[in-house]
Amino acid sequence: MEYNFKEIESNWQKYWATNKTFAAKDGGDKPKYYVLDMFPYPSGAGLHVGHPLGYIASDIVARYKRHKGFNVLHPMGYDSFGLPAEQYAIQTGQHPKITTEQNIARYREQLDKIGFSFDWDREVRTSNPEYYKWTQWIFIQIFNSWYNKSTNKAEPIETLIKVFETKGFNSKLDDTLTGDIEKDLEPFTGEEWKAFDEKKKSDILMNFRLAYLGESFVNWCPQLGTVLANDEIKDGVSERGGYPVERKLMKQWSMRITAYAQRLLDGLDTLDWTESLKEAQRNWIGRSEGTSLKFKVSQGDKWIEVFTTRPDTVFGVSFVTLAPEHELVESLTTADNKAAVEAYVTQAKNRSERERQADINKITGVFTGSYVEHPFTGKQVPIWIGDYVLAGYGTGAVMAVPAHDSRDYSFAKHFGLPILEVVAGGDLEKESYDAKEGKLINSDFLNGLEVKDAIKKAIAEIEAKGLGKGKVNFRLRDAVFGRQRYWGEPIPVYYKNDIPYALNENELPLVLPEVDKYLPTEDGEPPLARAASSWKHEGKYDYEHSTMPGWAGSSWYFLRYMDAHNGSVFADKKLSDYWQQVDLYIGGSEHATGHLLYVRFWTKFLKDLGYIAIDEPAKKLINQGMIQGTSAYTNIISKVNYFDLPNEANSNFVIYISKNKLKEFVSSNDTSFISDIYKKHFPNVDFSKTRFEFDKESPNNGIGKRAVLVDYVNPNDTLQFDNFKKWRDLMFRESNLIVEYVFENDGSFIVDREVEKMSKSKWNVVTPDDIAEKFGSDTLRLYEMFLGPLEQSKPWNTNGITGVHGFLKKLWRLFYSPLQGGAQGAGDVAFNVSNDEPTKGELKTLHKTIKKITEDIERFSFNTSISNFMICVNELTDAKCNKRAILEPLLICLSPYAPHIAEELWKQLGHNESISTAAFPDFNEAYLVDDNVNYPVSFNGKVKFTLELAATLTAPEVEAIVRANEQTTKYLDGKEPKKVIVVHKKIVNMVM
RNA sequence: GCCCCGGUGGUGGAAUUGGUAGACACGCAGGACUUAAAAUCCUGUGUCUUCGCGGACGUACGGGUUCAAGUCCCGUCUGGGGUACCA
Repeated sequence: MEYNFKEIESNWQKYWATNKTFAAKDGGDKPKYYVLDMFPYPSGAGLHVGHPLGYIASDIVARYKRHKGFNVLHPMGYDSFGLPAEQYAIQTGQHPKITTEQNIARYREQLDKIGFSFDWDREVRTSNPEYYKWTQWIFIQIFNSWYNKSTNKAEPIETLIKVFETKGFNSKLDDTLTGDIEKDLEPFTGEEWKAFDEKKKSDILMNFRLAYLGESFVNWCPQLGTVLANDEIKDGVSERGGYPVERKLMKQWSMRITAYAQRLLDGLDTLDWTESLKEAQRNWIGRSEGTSLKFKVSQGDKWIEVFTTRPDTVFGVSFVTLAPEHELVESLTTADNKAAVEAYVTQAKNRSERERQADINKITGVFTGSYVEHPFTGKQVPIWIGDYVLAGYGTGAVMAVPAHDSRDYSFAKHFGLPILEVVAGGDLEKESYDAKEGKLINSDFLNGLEVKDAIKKAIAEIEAKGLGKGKVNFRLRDAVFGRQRYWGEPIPVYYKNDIPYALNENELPLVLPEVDKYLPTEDGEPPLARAASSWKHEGKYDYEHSTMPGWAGSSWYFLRYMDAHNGSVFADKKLSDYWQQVDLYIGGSEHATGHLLYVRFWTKFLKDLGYIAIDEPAKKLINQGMIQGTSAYTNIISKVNYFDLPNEANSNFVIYISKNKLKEFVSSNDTSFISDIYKKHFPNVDFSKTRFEFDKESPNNGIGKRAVLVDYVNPNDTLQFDNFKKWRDLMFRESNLIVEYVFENDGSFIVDREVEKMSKSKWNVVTPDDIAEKFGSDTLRLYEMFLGPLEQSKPWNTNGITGVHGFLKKLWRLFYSPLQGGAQGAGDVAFNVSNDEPTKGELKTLHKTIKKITEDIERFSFNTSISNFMICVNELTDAKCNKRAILEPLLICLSPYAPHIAEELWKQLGHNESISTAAFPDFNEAYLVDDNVNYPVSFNGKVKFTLELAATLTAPEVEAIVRANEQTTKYLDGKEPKKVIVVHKKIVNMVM
């Protein structure tokens, strides 16, 4: 029998599905192991070869752990709310639910074909009401909680109300407030609190709730009636449609993730994640230690508070800068400066964040006309406004020390403001000196101190004068939680008398209503407002009309897999106590700061309220590398300069021109091929006076490029021209153009290649389906792993695929090849496995392989394990080994990687149960011991020859033998070695 | 700018703790089987030099540490990713 992968693979896929081979059991004697892949969004394009990379790796681990005696949870589901489906719905009017279902079906089909060992009984979809009921439930818990700084955890809001009732509230210095929305709340007593009306109470509590309605800046696009993410904006206008975008303060639901900033930071130390990923999170959280410091405004009794990490440089302050959005801007502006300031503020406010970034070198600002007093010298310090100061960070105001901060430095240089040196060591003519090193000068009581000590002393002085307080600031912002979109979880809130109320648990799920269109209303309300007339709480009160963001459902899904169908709780505590953390989490690094922060935040929150026992969602995390596609581009010429072109030949054209021909024509400045084309198309026109020139004005001489569907490009970069032409004509309906092709002299057409991100728009997507069709899924699995280290990005090419496919065939022949008659292969061969005792050599091959494979899996080095399998099969083939005692353990080792062929051969060996139930073989060191050691002998570190010596020899004995060797004598050339180094069982080095 | 990860044959990559650089695979060249092809098998394949034995060079570049460096240290170049006026 030949290796018929098609039949084998579909049979075993059916077998696994029917027998629920990979269903996880909730409990039992075995230790548990939870392997999770990052939640996929089921896009319409289906899977390309990059997606399964991580799934194959996690599947190998899952299968391996089962062999090792673990109870493995390896689930899969879909993050099925999201923008692409909504966009498609807007264009076609089709309900996103339908497209989502179709996409999921396609995903599932592709996933099944690759033979993953998922427990499909636990599948979840975030867009199912049975699922988002619990997303809404968690939202309500967060809404009904506040962060208690003294216990350092989230607590029910009732405990805060109790505090208010008994002690009242002092002020923001009360230390009760958390997060960065630190509004100045009026103090009140317990009695006053009790007397407040419901609206007032609600407003006050909003400042404490972990899910709260707050004001934050967003990128608002009036024409689209929606808020845009930063990456939906290109060059200051919306990517879609090109409409203007403005920064707008909007009332929005937010999550007080900032309350958890310190814990999110500290928790990183307990995690086995890559250092780079942890570093990304640390940077994102952005903890900085410093102090607040108040400057008294010279006129009136106002104060400006700043945050600084460099209080040591306080004597170097030469001006104070406010963000354009700062609340004191208006009142501090003097009459003389009013017009200028107003103009500047209006313009700065309307620049999107992106725009401000784009003009990083353009320094803008304006003087208010007012001054503050320097807190220590009493000198007058001017107040400026500059958009390099961000309203959202710190206090929205900075004390500018141009000598020791590069941004202040550029600002000061640009506006001719003084630069006062207070830390010695820099060259202020050229640049600011930002380093936290050196001695303080020109700084009164700080003079002579090192920066570190000066910071401490300055804070102490500031605190003593009551001007501020040492504090910690975080870069992390609260997360905006509302989206002006349709296809997301409804936020379970309704409004009564302008007060937001959370739904009761028994009212969940709040089901997404049907709407006539998936667009915002005419007056800019979110799409859900279209349903408002009939969609009301108790038939009277409006629901919240924004929906949850994409990260809501994915912030807790790992818990739902533990108890996927529970209707009465998001996950039974008994089950979450059993499954605990994810032991291995695999996914792309693009989630480093988004998803992975939010899921950690929700996990900590749920732990605080006692719903789960763990503090971090995933113990170990691996980022898979990206698989890049190789795009193909044809050169086209669509613009040349022509002179004296007869009118009747005036026509637009596009010429596809092969790579080398183009080079040839351009380098020789030869445009005759263009006139040839004109002559061909207008045979009756006289072109004798016409002259063509490459367009030297345009960047590439008028030569452009067009992406080609890579399916029609041969490995040698030539086009399958007929296929390409058919596709091209379909894609670009350019019947009104002259379309021509210029080939190489040999008639071929050569394209340019480029390695870049795999994407539909670049026509370079490769789906796993073709590979699976041609070589089988086991080959696909092996090949994706064989490409290189999991974490490394690499371009997809199928050059080596015959190698791994050949390996599987070779493995098959160990079981099926007739031993007599050599290795010719062809013809009928029968299953032929012997029960003979294996030789010492065969046992060595096997155990060496077991050892290496075990080590490789444990360190997630899948590419090397495949090489090791190849070496093993090569050696067994050379030894003509068809012995059960060798092949059986080998199959178990291989089955995580190539499960179908392993199952099939396992069955042929006479087993009735799935190979996944077999125990992973242990290796026996005794088989690996060598009698001899091959010593490389080197002279001054350069290896000259090797010497095979008995392993039992001691180092001095080895040295004696090497010294006596005649080759040694030759290389020593009569000289006595200065030193001889013998590393036992490794190497000998003669130093001359 | 800052942070992170890389740079090894024609190609993907291996070398796990400093100890024979290039395992394994592709590609290429030659050969066997075949009417032919496919499939399969065998041999060779870092570069330069040599008829050959051999010799020299070689892990982006320049230094250093070491008996010994792809691996450790310093500097430079370069590719990729992340991030961004965060005070």
